[in-house]
Amino acid sequence: MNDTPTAATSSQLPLFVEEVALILEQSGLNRTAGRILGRLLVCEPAHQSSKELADALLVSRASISTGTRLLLQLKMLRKVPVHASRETYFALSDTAWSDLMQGELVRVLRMRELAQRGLEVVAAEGVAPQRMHDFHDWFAFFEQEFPALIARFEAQRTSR
Amino acid sequence: MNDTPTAATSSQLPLFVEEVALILEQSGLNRTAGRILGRLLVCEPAHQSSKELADALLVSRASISTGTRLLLQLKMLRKVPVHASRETYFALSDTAWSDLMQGELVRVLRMRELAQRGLEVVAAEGVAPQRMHDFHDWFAFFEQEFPALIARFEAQRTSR
DNA sequence: CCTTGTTTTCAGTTGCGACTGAAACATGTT
DNA sequence: AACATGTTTCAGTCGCAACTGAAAACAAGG
Repeated sequence: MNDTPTAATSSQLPLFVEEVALILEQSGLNRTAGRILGRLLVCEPAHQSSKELADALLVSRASISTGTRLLLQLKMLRKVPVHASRETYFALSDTAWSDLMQGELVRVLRMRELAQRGLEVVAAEGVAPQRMHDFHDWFAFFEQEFPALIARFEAQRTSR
Repeated sequence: MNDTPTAATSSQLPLFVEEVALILEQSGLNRTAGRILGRLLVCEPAHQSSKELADALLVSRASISTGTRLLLQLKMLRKVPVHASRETYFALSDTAWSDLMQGELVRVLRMRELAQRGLEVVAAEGVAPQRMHDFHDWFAFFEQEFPALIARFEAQRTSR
């Protein structure tokens, strides 16, 4: 129930949690979702109920509900079965970061599609500027290479 | 001065510009900055003055000023010298997308640093949970591999 | 089928970032 | 020096996303 098995050092954990949230915010998650992830990185035990999260993060249960729904949708959270408890317990999914990367990939893909349409649009108007090709090629490249990169990490991880 | 060298087809360009802005917004740029980039992808000629941008995008010059400042800072825009004109002309930098990717890399780096601190923090409290290691390893991997990926694209581009 | 405990939904509020017009500033022209 | 033209800064407004408490919905047990 406590975070500090040792002594009562004024914990660095809340700061860490907050910083995780801040960076993840730039990846499209909202603040509360980021905080939940941060909290689930450092809490003991690894699984926490809505109430525990709300108490630790000082936000309403409504926010926790919204945040967990989003994160479950993104597959970054999983529900943990706990015997004889009514509450729902959440923990980091073991594919959490992989799924976050998948989200980036989707954005890259959207961008490549858009670039493709862009090429068509400008072509229809009689020009095919180099800059549009550059734009397209960047995202086409990443769309192709990114999954391989993710796979490479997964492979090296399991082999360790 | 006109975008449609051919006929007066109700142009798809504004829609394209808007969609570019929408996606780039998720990469940390604000809406106007995204619109400027989108516009500079499709405009003819490739360089545009503040006024032209403001007119095309229907935003105030103040916004254009803010947006261009940001984009210049990110190196995604360059100022184009135009003989005998007082106005400042902007065009896409030819390293625009590379620089956007650099920005992503910075975020990855921040995350890796944070993960490292996270490991220290939890270690100081007597535990070293697997999930924190996973977190760290993901971003350490990307921090290492991402620059190589960018370089690879640059290489294949110039060789084409 | 009522009670108790938990989660979700909803309506209302709030805080913040983005946009604007106007003023200040810079620079070149007559 | 006065003016004309272009850009940046600033103070105020506005819209939107996120958060909240309260109510509704749901689940499980007695």
